[in-house]
Amino acid sequence: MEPDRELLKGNTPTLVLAVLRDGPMHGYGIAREIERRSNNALKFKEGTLYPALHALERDGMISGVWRKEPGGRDRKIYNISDAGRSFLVERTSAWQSFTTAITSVIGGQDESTSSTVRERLAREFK
Amino acid sequence: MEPDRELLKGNTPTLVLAVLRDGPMHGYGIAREIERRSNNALKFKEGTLYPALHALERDGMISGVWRKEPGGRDRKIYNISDAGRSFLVERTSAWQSFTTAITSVIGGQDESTSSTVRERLAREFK
DNA sequence: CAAGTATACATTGGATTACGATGCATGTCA
DNA sequence: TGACATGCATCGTAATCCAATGTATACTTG
Repeated sequence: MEPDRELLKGNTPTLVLAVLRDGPMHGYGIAREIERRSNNALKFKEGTLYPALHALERDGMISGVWRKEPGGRDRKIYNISDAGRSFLVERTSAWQSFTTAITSVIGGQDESTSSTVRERLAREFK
Repeated sequence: MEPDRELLKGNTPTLVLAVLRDGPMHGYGIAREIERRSNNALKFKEGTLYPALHALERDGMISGVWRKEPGGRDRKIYNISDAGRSFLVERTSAWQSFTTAITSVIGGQDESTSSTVRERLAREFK
């Protein structure tokens, strides 16, 4: 019963694409940027990030190019593709309707609730 | 790459508790109520619902009582406990900060972005 | 200059979760 | 009588996140 980490599930590709939409970046930088934008609320671990990047590349959402940096470190710079852009749009709207749905449920019963059954049950268990 | 169903992960206990907060109910009814409140955006399958109910009962968040209905069907009516109520409050606030974080990341870079690295990378890949 | 920290890539195994499939039993309605 | 909805439940599969671990380089601090 520790759903905190579970909340993230399914959102990783969307977050990565959202960062890449604003410009090319390498894996480590993407993780940093997500943490920064979310005020450290969202922290990406390597075990989460790299599999996600590989899957996105495999599916043609992003494309990575190896770069030899002057210092000597090798970096893989990722670019978002057209498919990635439209996928991001689709994911963003899915996220929006999802949050709306959750909020409606958490918010409580609305005025249209047929509360007869509920009231009867509440009475019986009083 | 079909994260739709994954979005739900981690939210099931919260949704169940939110319904139960407004009154006792049996499993099937909880599923119906969640669908109704979310305008059918959220659909609960038995394979999701009953394990969640059992886990919540095991952890003392809810308590179930078997009822013999006049018709003959046996129902298990669930009540939320005090622990369940405070857990729900905690979960609700976690959900709120989580959506805020995701929205910030998806929304794009804010004005405080130090975009030097990004601009250099964008130039190099032009 | 040695040691620690940060950068940057990556893999593996475990744990959790949602869901489709399936089963059983009863009540209702045409 | 047969189809369908209600209502409980379990099992196996697939997906996902993350801690742990590994390699290697650069920078910083005592």
